[in-house]
Amino acid sequence: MNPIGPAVKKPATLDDVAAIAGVSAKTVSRVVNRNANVSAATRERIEAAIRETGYRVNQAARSLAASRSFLIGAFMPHLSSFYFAEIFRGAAKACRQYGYHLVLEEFDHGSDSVVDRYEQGLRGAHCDALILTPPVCDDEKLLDALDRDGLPYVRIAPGKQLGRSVAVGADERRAVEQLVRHLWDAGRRRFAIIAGPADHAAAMVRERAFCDALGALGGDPAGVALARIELNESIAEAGRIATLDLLRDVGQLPDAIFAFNDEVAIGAMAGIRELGRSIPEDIAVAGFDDSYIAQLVWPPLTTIHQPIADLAFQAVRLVADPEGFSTGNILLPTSLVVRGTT
Amino acid sequence: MNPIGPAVKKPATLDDVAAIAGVSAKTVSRVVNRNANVSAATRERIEAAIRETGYRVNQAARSLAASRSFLIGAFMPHLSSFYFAEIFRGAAKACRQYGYHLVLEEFDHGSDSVVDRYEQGLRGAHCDALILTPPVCDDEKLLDALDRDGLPYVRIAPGKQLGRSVAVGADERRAVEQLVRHLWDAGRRRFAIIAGPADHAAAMVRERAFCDALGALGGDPAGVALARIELNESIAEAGRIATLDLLRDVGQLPDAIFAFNDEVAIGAMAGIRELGRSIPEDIAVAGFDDSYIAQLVWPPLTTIHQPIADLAFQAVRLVADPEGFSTGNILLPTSLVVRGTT
DNA sequence: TCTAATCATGTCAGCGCTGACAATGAAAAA
DNA sequence: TTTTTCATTGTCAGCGCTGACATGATTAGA
Repeated sequence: MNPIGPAVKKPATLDDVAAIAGVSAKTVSRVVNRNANVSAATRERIEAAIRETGYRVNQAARSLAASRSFLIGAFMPHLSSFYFAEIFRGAAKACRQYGYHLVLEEFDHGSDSVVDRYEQGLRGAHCDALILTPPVCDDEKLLDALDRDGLPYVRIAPGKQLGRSVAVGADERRAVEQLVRHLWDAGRRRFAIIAGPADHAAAMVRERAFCDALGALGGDPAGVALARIELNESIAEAGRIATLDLLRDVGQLPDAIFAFNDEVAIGAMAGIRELGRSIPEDIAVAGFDDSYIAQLVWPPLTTIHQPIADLAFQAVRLVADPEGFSTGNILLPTSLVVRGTT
Repeated sequence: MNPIGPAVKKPATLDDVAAIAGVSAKTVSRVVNRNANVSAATRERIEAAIRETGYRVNQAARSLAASRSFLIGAFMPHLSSFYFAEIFRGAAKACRQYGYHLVLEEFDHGSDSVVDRYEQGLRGAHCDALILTPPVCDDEKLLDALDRDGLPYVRIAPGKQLGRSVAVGADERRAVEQLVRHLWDAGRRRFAIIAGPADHAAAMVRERAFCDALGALGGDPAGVALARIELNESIAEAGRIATLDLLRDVGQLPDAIFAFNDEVAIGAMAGIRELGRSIPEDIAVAGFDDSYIAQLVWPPLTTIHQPIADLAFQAVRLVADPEGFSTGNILLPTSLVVRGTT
């Protein structure tokens, strides 16, 4: 067991490797960075020396010299640990592939200001770029601060100012249209939405898509009851409370509820049950994200699948892959997953 | 919008601040690092200059000079996104408090070798220390590699070789005893355990604690049916399958199931329902972790609460707080949370 | 054969910061 | 008063690496 404190054994440096291979440090650097113009023989000798010494580049030194940190930053909002984990998975995979590391800044949507968290946290990490998920990807003050600092960023599923940056999104409108048609065809006519926070622009897009699709089918978008969750300790709990409030206040009970995400939908299901209503007979429920808990609750939750990990992967690829960024904006497919709650 | 590529605007350096404040760079460094022995007047002048320039330390330069990275590494196993998110929350909070950053390495328990992920991933990040959660905290090969490299680590809830390193744990045995007594008092006598992977030592400790407690009450530990989950895409799904297998193979149906964690418990609930049994009338179910979904499923899940975020916070504190590390091992309290499934 | 272009490798400054040590001056002790 | 102490500030090398540029070797072209 090693004592707590700085690591004790000095790792090998470029110079160590160079000495063994009988070349200059710069040539070793070329091999490490996969530069062209190194002869096969030299390359092999150096690679052997690298294996022998167990050499790893010292990121700090490399960052300092190259004035790049090989770090990509992201905020981790407390909205859904599933969404969070998926974003992380996709981003981590891409980072691994392109030789970057991921720096995560915690961000509690309820109590923190993103700009503060940026100024006091992530900014100090000197990332090469930021990956921004909802809701922070639509925080204009944050974007202004990033632009001021000249820090590049990719937005995932932005809800407004779409042209402001490179972005990666999912085709949410299409899946929402499918969902509305699905509910409509099942004879549902009285709709309610348990919506996300007002500053969550992507959530607003979903609401609008829902109402638009309803209108297109001859329904009455203005008649859709709407409750907005109040963020507190647990987002599912917030969904439960918002649902109870909505069901108590509304004149006639809705026969279908569309929730901002799966966790809220599960909270809504708890609320519906508390009022003695059954799912899906009295009220159908649909969520968003297709998180893994959607298929575990009872009845299994109808929801909209979106490729969350892939969104994050593509976002990182845009900044990390030198070939990649000309691609511009990316739109990935979504799909409706019908289960037991509708 | 900034182009994708290295950040463009050159941030202020120590020298910039020093020039404005009319002192040497070293004195600015002292202020930034909260060293003693800087006069109040000088300190104020420098702090003003720092505000004026928006100066942030360049971690790369600091790391290189101080030969510390101010990075703490951790593996993120795919066992439970709730556990993962909580660990992250606690660790991130402590990092923020002590001026560290968190580097996360993805680790898929099913397909990756931890040692490989360390050698090829985290090791290159040159962390000052590692935080190890189950199951990687009990991987002897990994610990050997860390010891070889002289890299310090703190283990969270280790299941074996307890003396091998500083560790932070929760008092799992006590809560498991409470759970067994609770089930026993409710008249349950035929027990089954849906267990974690065999190399998850912490999970094994829970099994043993369960059987020990049962024996102490006069039950028959040898009669406890046991199924071990096979990790695949989803851990809850793995729990469902293991439960179905167990219920099909066992002679007499158990009347209480203890699952390795909440997600497995929820999978078990799905499996029980598939066989047409009711919860808790036919079979009681209990989980472990008190994840937020435990109160959202129906019936709400009886489970054991452990302070996951706090475990991670303490683990980071042990390495990051210069005053803190003499404290040695830490044991945090757990508690039984009785809900509707028992 | 000679020159030009190309490839392989080396040299060196300096990225921004901190540790070790030195210097300064003012207060305390002799 | 003189010496000692100590709080405050400064100087400077160098952490490990890479970009810019230089050099020498090889090959192609005329």
